[in-house]
Amino acid sequence: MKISQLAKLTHLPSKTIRYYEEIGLVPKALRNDNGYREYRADDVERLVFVRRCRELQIPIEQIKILIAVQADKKSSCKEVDSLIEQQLEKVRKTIAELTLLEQTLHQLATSCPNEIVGECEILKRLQQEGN
Amino acid sequence: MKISQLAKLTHLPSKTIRYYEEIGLVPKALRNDNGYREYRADDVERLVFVRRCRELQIPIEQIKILIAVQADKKSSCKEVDSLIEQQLEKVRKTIAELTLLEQTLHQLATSCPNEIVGECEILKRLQQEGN
DNA sequence: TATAAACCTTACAGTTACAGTAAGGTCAAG
DNA sequence: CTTGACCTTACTGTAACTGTAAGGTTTATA
Repeated sequence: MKISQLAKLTHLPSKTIRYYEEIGLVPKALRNDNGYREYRADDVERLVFVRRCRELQIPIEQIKILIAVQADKKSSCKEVDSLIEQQLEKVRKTIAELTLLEQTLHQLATSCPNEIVGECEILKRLQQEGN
Repeated sequence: MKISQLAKLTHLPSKTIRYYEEIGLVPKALRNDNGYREYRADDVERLVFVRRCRELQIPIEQIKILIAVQADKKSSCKEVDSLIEQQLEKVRKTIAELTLLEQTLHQLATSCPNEIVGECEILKRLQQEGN
């Protein structure tokens, strides 16, 4: 199949598939006579795996590691576990930070009863030192 | 004062201060004879304002708007309000997305009782289509 | 006084994961 | 035979910086 077909099956833009090839996240595609990339069923699997990982916000460099580990079926999956665990921690930390941010923004949003910029409490608060 | 002093007072790296000048977020600094940038007290205020906005993850382009609005003390602060409101919405949306992500990652993290990659439930799940 | 440390300057490259655009080749349908 | 839908590469742009190189200045010390 050609790249746009693969794109449809994987729900990834063709552009992104070429990009993944360029950076070595997936192997170089075979080419047919006209120079077009030619794909098979296992290319779909590989790219769906990548897409799922990206949806989990796993960085591309880490996906490379996952693919490498996967290649050796007998190796321990400790590395997989810890990678997912790290990702989970990262997400939790970000949520915590954003939750604080949300509170600050909410306080700010409800702080100004005035009409003109010269009196605006929001702007005043943004000018204060704080930490 | 020189740039490193300003950096200390604003808690911003000198590098970042130069960058803000370069992109026109803050006005070009005066220079003294040796070509060094020379700053005053109001440069501190301006940059603290910028830093506070960035801590709230307000994009630089929006900070430019805030600074422009601020310049006209008699103008309505509706724009300020709505900008903060938008930022709050953005943060809330991101939190919601990350919360879903957290659940998925948590399920994944606790899904594999096996030892070897060939049997790893995590990897299996990552290969499934899903949506 | 020599020199080394600690500043300052500009300019360019690197980061992350793509998306946009240009310029051009290929293929099937009408 | 040409139009439209594909395909190709290559280069640029995104956001908000950070790192590095190469060099000038100032200040402290030996």
